[in-house]
Order: sequence, then C-alpha cells, then structure tokens
Amino acid sequence: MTAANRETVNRLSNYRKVLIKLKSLGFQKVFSDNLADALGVSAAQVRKDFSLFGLTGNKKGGYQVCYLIDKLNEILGKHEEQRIIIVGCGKLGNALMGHNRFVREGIKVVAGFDTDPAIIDPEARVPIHDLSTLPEFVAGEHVRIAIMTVPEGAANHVYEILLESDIRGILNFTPVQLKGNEHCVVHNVNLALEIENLFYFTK
Amino acid sequence: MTAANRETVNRLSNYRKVLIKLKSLGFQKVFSDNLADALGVSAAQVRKDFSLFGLTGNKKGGYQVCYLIDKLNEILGKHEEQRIIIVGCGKLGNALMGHNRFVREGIKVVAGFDTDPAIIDPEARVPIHDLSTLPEFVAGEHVRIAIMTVPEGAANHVYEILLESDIRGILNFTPVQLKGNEHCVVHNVNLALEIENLFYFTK
DNA sequence: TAGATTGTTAATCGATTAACAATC
DNA sequence: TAGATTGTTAATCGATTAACAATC
Repeated sequence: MTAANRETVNRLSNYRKVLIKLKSLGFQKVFSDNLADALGVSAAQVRKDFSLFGLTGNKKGGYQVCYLIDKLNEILGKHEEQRIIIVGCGKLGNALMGHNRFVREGIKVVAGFDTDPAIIDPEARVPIHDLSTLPEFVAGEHVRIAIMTVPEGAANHVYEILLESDIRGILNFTPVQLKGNEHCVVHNVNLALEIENLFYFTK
Repeated sequence: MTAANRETVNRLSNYRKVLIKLKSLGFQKVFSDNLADALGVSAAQVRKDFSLFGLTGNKKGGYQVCYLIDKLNEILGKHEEQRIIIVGCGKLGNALMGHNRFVREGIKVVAGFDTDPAIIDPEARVPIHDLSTLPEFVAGEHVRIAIMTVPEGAANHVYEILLESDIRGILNFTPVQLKGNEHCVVHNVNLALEIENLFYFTK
C-alpha cells in the first residue's frame, strides 16, 4: 500500500468541504463521479483515495454523505478544535492571527510569540508572549502546530527553539527553506517564489 | 523533451538564490554536486534541470557562477522589476502590500484594489484604487500578475473581473479553488488547508 | 595521463488512470 | 434481470535517479 502523501490529504480536505456543502443542500448520497467533477479529478482517483483510507460505499448506491464526513473528520482531526500558535507577530503574523477563515475551519490561534517588548501583550484577545516562554507554553497547552512568520534573519534561531519544543509541525513563511526531521514536519510557503513562478509561466 | 513544471521552476529560483550567495562569497565556479547539497536534491537532478534549459558547464570544470546567474535571471524574468497588484486590501492584503521580502526580490506592488470607500486611497505610498478601475489600470501599466486576498464570497466575482482584464497570472489566497485557463495561470494558496494537512501528518 | 565532472540515456519509482470483475 | 457503480488490479504516465560515455 502506498502511504498517503500531501496531495492525497489535500484532496481529502477538499472532499470534506464539498461533502459539507452537499449535506447542507440536503444530499444524502454521492457518487465518486460527482466528487470527481467537483474537484476536477478523475472518478478513479476518488475511489482510490477512499479505498486507501478504508472509506467504503455501496456498489450501485454510491457513498453516504454523512458517513464520509464523519470519517473524514476523524482522519483529519476535525472532531476537535485545532489549536496553533504564531511565532513572529509582524505584519504578516498579525494578519494571520485574525484570519477569519481559520475560525470558520475550526482552527484557533491560541497565542502569538515575539521578542519585541513593544509588541508583547499577554492581555490581548489573542495574547502575545515573549519568545522565551514558548517551550513552556507549548508543553502546558499541548499545542503542536506553529506558523513561522519571523524575519529571514531570525528563521534559523527560531527554528531551533521550535525543534526543541513540543511543536510537531511548522508552516514556514520565511524564505529560508527548512527541512524538517522525524519529529517535526515543515511545510514551506515561499511567497516571493510563488510570484516568481507565476512570472515564468506567464511569459 | 518534458516541459518544465512548477517544481522545476521552483528549483531554478532556488539555484539562483544559492548562486547569488556563492557569488557574494567570491565563488567563480560551482559543481552540480554543490548545488545539489545546498538544495537537498540529487546532482543528477541539477544537471537534468540545467540541461532542460540549455545551461551548460564544462566537463571537469563545473559551471560558471556568473553565467548561471545571468541565464537564470533571463529565464525567470529577473532582469527587470516584477510589478504586481493586490486585489483585496484587508488584513492579509495589507500585510502583503508592505512585504519586505518582495522588495528584496525585485517584486514591486504597484497598487492595491478594493471596493470599500474607507480603504481606497489613491494618494497612499502604494495607492489603493476602486476595483472598477482595475482593467484600465492593468492595461495602462502593463501589469500581468495579481494577488487575490478578497473574502471568500467575493472570490468568483473578482476572478471574473481579473479574467476579463490583461492579468495573466493569479496567486489566489481565497479558499475557493480556482482552475485557471489558457490565458490565465492560477496558483492557489489555501492556508487553512495547509494547517489541516500539518495536523494530519503530525498525528 | 589519470581523475573528475558533465550531459544524456536507460532504469526506477510512484502516482494517476483505465479497465473490469464483483455486485447491488 | 439489466444497468450502474464500487473496489481493485494492471497499464500508463511523468518525474527522478542511476549509470556511463564523452571529455576536459
């Protein structure tokens, strides 16, 4: 069995989103063909994905919408609130702290961290703490995912702090490409790279 | 010949970045092996990538750093300033408007667009214009790349406006997955999806 | 020359797709 | 039953890697 990769899991998230929409419209069952159209993938891909995660349907009868949603919630950890922290509370970090979409998707930013005393504010609605208190906070609050929005120069230092903490996954917005290791997964989002890439493909 | 895909172009950007660093350190030549190590890919991949774009080296002598930088600048369109606009100047759009990294990478945000009169300010350092003036502005200023940071509900409407304008590439931050067409490339950056993905892989 | 590196061809790997038996 | 859909196996496709001849 091939293990689920990042793209597969992204498709699961997208199936879930479509299914929730379908449920709200009163649909009770759905065919692989319908989901395929909604996502722009093949029906075989949908069935393959479901098969990989043990999501079963009925020959001829398709899949039960509620069943799929429930199973996907479980697989994606959507039964409970997903709590994250944001390290680096500059412009970008701040924007993400109030990101409405996170709230709607059940993702809660429980705290921000920074080193600038002018920014630190433990009394704010989303408290901003000193970076030095991060390991303790993460351990105490059982947070395992962090967004990194620090300046390029601080990237490696902050990364080390995160690796030594209980953080298990990082969404890295710095241009420094971080590798991750067996304890900590890193996804790099390099905005300048994305723009550069678009320029290439529109030439 | 297989055409260059997104990942290949991303690697080109990363080679370029490493090469600029090497040049500043006084290096004049580099081997595929060195670049491979720097990026965490195989040396064969480096040579294959270069071969695909006609970047040549010398058997035994490696590649000339300056030559590679120059060629990559040309391929990636880095000889001139890369001008973009930002559509939707809420928290996230605003943060990206002042993104220092863009400046350092030669990417210039020439204007923002919004529909909220309270936000519109044509006199600001980066002017924010009314959305209705976008097609005219884009045509007059020859801008071809746009970042979309509008609310989910406005995504499809704004997308249509962009498709009818001279915009050729879009970096889409709304959760609505846009497909793109033969005239316009779309890269979707779905932050909530990225977070969800991290939660899956850290279970 | 001997040793090392490029550039390319062939092999491998993994993901997607096509096909179809099972079956409702 | 006949028709339609799942679930899985085999085929395809594309990207990465290994191997090596060419050659500096």
